[in-house]
Amino acid sequence: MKEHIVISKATIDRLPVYFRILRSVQDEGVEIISSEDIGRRIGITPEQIRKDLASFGEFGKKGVGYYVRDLIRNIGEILGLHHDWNIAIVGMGHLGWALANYRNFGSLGFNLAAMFDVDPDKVGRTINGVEVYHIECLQQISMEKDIQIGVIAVPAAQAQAAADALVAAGVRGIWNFAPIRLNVPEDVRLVSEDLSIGLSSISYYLTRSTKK
Amino acid sequence: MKEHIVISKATIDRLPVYFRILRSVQDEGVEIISSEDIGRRIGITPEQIRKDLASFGEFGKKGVGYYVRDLIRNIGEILGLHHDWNIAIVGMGHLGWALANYRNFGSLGFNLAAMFDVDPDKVGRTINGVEVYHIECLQQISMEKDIQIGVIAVPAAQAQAAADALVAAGVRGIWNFAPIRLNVPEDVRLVSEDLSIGLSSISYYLTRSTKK
DNA sequence: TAGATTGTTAATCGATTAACAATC
DNA sequence: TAGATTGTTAATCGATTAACAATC
Repeated sequence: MKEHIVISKATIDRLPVYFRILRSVQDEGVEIISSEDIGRRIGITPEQIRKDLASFGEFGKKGVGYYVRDLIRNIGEILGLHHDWNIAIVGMGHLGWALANYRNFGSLGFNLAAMFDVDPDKVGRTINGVEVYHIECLQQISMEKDIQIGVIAVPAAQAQAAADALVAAGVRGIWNFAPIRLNVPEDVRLVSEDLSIGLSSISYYLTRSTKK
Repeated sequence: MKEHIVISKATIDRLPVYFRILRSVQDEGVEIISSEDIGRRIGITPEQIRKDLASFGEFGKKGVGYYVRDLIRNIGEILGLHHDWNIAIVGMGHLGWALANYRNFGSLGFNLAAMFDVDPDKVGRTINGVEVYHIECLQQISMEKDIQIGVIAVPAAQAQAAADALVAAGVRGIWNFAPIRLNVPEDVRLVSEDLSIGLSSISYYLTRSTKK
């Protein structure tokens, strides 16, 4: 690995896309693939793909391409997917349930270990053997279960408190779905998904294209 | 509006963020706000905010700041949120239900007008008076209800078929949650949300920060 | 007027694209 | 060997940051 090179965020965000398509072509029985072919399938230029991959090492064979199985293993290692991270979901509204039932996470090696909510009707229920705990127990249970990544799916007003409790429990990664800016210590990795952006940008472009 | 300037995608994606925080400060009773103050609340530099806004017109007053109410109206118009878009959700699994119940969409002026699924148990059910139809009726119902934006929340294997049917019904905006690349005509606006990116990137950074 | 804050231009930074030598 | 395809360097493009004149 070339430690001296700074890897751009854009590159990191493309790796999971490569990872998924490679597993998909592997299922098709493909053993060797070119950057050209990967690119065609996901709509990214082959140059971009080669540059992204080359910043982590020489994974390909000149004149041949990339061995699918090896590349999957290499990207998986780069992304740390072998870690088997324990994750917890905070807020079991519709979105929380949806995320708890999302199969892709399991296939990426993430292990849902706990869920939290304030609603007594939800506390005690389970999904695939994983229990919903009262949010008052968030810090204690998170420490007990060695939670490393917390998913925030509570309303905006409760999101900062949830983040604070997760951080207090030693969680170092937060995936936030609440539409609000969270303050977390520098050493905590925070990724926020803002669903209103996607829909609003469609509205923006639609407004203009229909005018024509 | 300065039609000759090309607006960057990054700028468009920040407008919904400005829009939300402005409505929030309006609720607090704030009538005038500076770019400095907006920036502090959402973690964006004031220069960036001024530049973004200035590419659409002169919305501020030098030496004063921005009138919150006017700026909300202006950004809303830029984003086309006054259009009252009719949207349909295809695929009423956990994610589809979550999106159907997401309140923020209504507050942005989007109008959920139809939902579709293959499951006979789901067909006929309603959310806030909006019905779930069988996916075979997608094209017909979408035309009847004048659907302009389609949300794809079906499994990857069914996503392209859903997109094709939406396009055939005249839908010009697609918001895709299926983890697959969709092919749509050039005049159709496609925005895809890839949830595995966020979680994988947390894993990437966590793997490195914990090594130290 | 003096202080504050915008809008805009110039400078910097970062990411993508193009080109091509290396080599399987 | 000839054809194919990678990895890397250079060129281009686009977005952010800095600086400051304009003006409320």
